Amino acid sequence: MEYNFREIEPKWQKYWVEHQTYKVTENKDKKKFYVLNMFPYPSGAGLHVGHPLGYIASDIYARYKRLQGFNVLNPMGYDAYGLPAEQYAIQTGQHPAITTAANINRYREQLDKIGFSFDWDREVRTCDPGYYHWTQWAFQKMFNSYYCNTRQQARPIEELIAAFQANGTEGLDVACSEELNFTADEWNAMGEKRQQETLMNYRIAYLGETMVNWCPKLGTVLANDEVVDGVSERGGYPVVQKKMRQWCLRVSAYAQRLLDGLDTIDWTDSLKETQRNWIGRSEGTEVQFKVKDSDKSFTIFTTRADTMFGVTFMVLAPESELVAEVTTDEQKADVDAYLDATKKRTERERIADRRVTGVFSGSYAINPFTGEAIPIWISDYVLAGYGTGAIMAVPAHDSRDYAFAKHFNLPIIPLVEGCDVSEESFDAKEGIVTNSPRAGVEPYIDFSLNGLTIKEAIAATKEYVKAHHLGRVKVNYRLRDAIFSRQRYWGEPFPVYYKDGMPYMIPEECLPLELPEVSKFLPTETGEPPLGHATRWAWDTVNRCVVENSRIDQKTIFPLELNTMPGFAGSSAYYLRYMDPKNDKALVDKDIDEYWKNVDLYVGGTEHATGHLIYSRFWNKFLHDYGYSCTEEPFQKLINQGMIQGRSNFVYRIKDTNTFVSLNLKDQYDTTPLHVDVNIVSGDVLDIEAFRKWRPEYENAEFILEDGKYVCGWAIEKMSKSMFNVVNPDMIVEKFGADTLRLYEMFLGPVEQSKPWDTNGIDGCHRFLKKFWALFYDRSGNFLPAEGEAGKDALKSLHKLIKKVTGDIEAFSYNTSISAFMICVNELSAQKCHNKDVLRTLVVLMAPFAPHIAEELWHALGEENSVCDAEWPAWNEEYLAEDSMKLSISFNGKTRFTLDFPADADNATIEKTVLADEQSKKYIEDKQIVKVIIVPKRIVNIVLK
RNA sequence: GCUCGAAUGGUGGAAUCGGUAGACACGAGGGACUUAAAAUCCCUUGGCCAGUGAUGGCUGUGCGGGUUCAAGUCCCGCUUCGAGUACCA
Repeated sequence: MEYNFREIEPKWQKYWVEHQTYKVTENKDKKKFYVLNMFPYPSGAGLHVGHPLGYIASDIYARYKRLQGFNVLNPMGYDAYGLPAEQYAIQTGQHPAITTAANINRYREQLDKIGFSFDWDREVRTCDPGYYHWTQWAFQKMFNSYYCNTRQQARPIEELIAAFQANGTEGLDVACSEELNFTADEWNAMGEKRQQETLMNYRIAYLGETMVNWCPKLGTVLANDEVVDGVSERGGYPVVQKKMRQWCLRVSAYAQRLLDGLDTIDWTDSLKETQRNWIGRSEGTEVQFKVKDSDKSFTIFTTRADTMFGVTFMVLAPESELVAEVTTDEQKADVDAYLDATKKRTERERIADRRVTGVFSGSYAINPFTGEAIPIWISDYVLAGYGTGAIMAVPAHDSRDYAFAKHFNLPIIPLVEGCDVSEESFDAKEGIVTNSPRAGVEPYIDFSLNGLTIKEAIAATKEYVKAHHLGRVKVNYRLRDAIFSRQRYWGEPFPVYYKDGMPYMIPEECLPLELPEVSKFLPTETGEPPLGHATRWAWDTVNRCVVENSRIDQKTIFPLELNTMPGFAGSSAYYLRYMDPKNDKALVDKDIDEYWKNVDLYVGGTEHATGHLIYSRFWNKFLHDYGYSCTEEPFQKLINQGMIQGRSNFVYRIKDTNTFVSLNLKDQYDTTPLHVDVNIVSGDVLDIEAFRKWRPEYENAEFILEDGKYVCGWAIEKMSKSMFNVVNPDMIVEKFGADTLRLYEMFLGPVEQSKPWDTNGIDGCHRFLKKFWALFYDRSGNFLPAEGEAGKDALKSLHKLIKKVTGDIEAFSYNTSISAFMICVNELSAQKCHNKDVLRTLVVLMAPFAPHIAEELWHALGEENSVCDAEWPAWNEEYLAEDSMKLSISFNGKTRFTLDFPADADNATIEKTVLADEQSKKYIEDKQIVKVIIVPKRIVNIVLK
């Protein structure tokens, strides 16, 4: 009987649905295991073969864990809010909810054909009010919280208010946008509005005036990770810097915990490194510089405190507030001109064209270590957003300062013994310090760094600065707060209303605040975001949720927040929602969260390294501070699946004709390569008839063939519609079956590796399944498995396989386990083994990889229940033991003699046995063998004198 | 520039702790079955050399050194490619 996957696969897919095979409930008697895929954005193009790669890998693991007796949570859902649906809506008027739902249905259809073990009862969609209820709820929690540095956790804002009332800012160590100082009396004297404004400085979700990445074409702001090379990630439109009032999340407060947490989780080193770079911790010193002939002073941040004696000028960022304070009247015109010029340059131009620019402010600062007056300059190579927006410049040991000094002819003082700074700066942090202070110069303070190593000098300077109150030791992070407002329609609305220009939260019992219908998906005439069209919604909401509390200013025109939340809002806590997706009282029930805890295995692409994977960790830590999530880290182990690239095919048309020439003959003609649909090419051979039908203009195409075939050229490119190289999983399923697709996607290579899709090798996997089938049924349909004693060879093949596959699954090395299956099935076929027990075990081993065929054969073997509930077998080392090993002693290319040894022989046995043998004894003496080196089960080397 | 990763036959890729390099699969070549095709099965397949042959020898994991009885694997110095990040002081 033939292996008929077209009949088998739908049959068992239906069976699994009917028997709710994949439904999972909290079962305290069983150990839990949580497997998760990054949920997809349902795009209009549907799934291509690259998408299921990670899903298959995690499904294999989920099924394997289940067979091992774990209670496995393996959910799936949709990241349904997103820009493409909104862009499509703007162009066509089609409501994003409709296109999104249609796309989801298509995704589901495609996913269902591949035989995943998802518990679809737990599906979530981020655009579902029942879901975004908890996104809004978390936002409100963040608004009502501040971050306490002393306790290293988020706390209710009421505690902070109480502290202000009692002691003002005295003794507080809390995360804030700006260091403020006020007394309890001052706090209490502030009006409601002033107090609210002050609190904004501390809230974890806060409104801030920030420089944002504004994309005029998309009409919205973008997060840093949504901007690539100065253009938007989606669409590739230009992005400019703009100051706007935006909702922000104080992710920076969690910088240290985000960094420390990396040491506790099992992610790849490269991904952890990417996050470490993104967080950008830098330990340094803040030092105060007084402005000469003035009572003003300012603070700079440096990681090179050892270079205090080499400062030859100071630089302020153009946006710094200090600029106005230090600019002298004579220099004012020049400075203003410079500021104007910088403002006109976009971030992109600044990066593209790195000219040295700057202007002298007219003022001088006093170096607290040398007493020298040093000029204060203004330049855009100093960033306002990092450190204090001001630096001390040490041109001898910083390449940027060096370029600036050379350009403006400022002095350069080398501070490391033997370094040459005539051509470039000496940036390395190694060497012995000199010129600190300089010889022959009257010391200004009683402090010298000369003779110390740079490391020692940094430490010594830190001590000095602390002791003399010149500044403090400071840790800076590159990680910035996340901008949380988007001027779009298709996203979660903010549950926020405004009174007297200040935001207030809509009462929790009114959540979710649902996204309204709008007449247009574009901004309003007055430049408000699209929600500005929903005036009715705004007033209804206010009437329903706010007016009865008489907290609203009736004169406000748009009393509600009109921005929506960004893409990462909905994806930040979805793994918690899967645990308890239908709960309308809480994000997740506490007991349920205690059971599932966190994700044991998370599978997804690296492209989220600095976006979702940072935001989600932050969001979880925030919830953890309040006990809503019981673990500090959400994703214990992370596997990054590689990208599947496309393999495009080309045909070669002879110029100005409709004649196509085969690949290896094309050099004889003047040809143009054209992309051809890979679905009408098989093994690089073109299906000529299909090609003629493909497009009307090719109907009468002529061909110049080689060996009677038309051979196409190929190239590896991104998988995309325009290159006709998109391979659709349902086409593969149709042709070879889901089990073949699953095996083949895994067989292509390591899951983590990016690789081109190449359908050429798929036959091998399909052939393997047929051979596997042939162990059970012969050609005439006789069922072969029989009771009886399994042969020794069969048991050895089987147990070798159990051991190999178990180890490989744990290591996510699925390609090698499939190889092992192929070897085992070949061996069993060669042995003509049809032993029922052996085959039953083999079916269980196959179940995670090829569930349909496994289920079919499992039932054929007379089993009642699903193979999903079988038990993963253990291997027995006894069957694996080698009987003996051979020691062959050969010399001059001739094997002199061979001896057998037990497989567990060690050096001593070998020596004894060899010596006991007369022939060997003689030989050993003749050849003067001094050593035989063996490793377990193998003799490796014979050492001659 | 900095950080991380990679490089193995015609191709995708194996090689767990330093222990027979090239498993497994594709492709290619040869053969069996068949009127024929498909399907299936068997043999060969890193390179070079010797032998009628079983077989044997040499060489071989990007390049150059080193450690070791033994190196794809460890160490030092390069080359190339990929990923991330970048006036972060």
